[in-house]
Amino acid sequence: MLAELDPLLHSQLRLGIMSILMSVESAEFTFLKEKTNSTAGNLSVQLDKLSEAGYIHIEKSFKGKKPLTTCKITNKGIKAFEEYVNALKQYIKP
Amino acid sequence: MLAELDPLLHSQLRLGIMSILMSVESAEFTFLKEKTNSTAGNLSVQLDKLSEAGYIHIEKSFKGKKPLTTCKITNKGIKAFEEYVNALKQYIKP
DNA sequence: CTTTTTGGTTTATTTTATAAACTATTTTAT
DNA sequence: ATAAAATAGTTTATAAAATAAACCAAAAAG
Repeated sequence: MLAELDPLLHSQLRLGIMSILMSVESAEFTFLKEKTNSTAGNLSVQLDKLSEAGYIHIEKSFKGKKPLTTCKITNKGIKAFEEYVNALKQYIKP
Repeated sequence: MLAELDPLLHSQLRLGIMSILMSVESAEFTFLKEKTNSTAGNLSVQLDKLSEAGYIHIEKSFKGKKPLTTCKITNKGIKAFEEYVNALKQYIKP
């Protein structure tokens, strides 16, 4: 029987966010917005979901006087991502 | 920038259906139901969507006097699946 | 100084996925 | 023979998600 796909990761935008965060130390909101080609609203919502699940850590600070949102994947997030990829391979292997 | 993921394929159940249909000549409704571990209702709905998109072909006949629904992936479906897999690889490559 | 841009959040709307209810036939048990 | 349960689905309703639209505060530009 086919494996379950973590529904939190099985979403284009959240998967994109996690994929990027897997490959960098940390990423700013605007960077993620550009890379994922998403709207700010959608990105904000999805980042919150990943954060609530403990998959990422969000830090809100200021760059000068502008708000700055910085995201970083957590160990839990890394593990979840890796498990998701393994499950997914069952579906897409030739 | 990250590639688009065909939303019709980016759904656990529909991806599971397509994944199975990629590996067999054809499959019966009950077989798909068992393999994907889905409810009949959900399976019925998702098969219709794949069929409407032209990704699969559904044939309804009878086995004796019981209804028999047989599904087969189309060329268009194969192409879409392959493109989806390629796009997905962008997201999950290490 | 008022308009636009930046960097977001919140709320509303649309779309999806899932579940529940239903139909028709068939098999099993009484 | 017939009531109960199982098979093979479909249709409709509900819950959950994704997306878009509206909004806010501060800063930069004209």
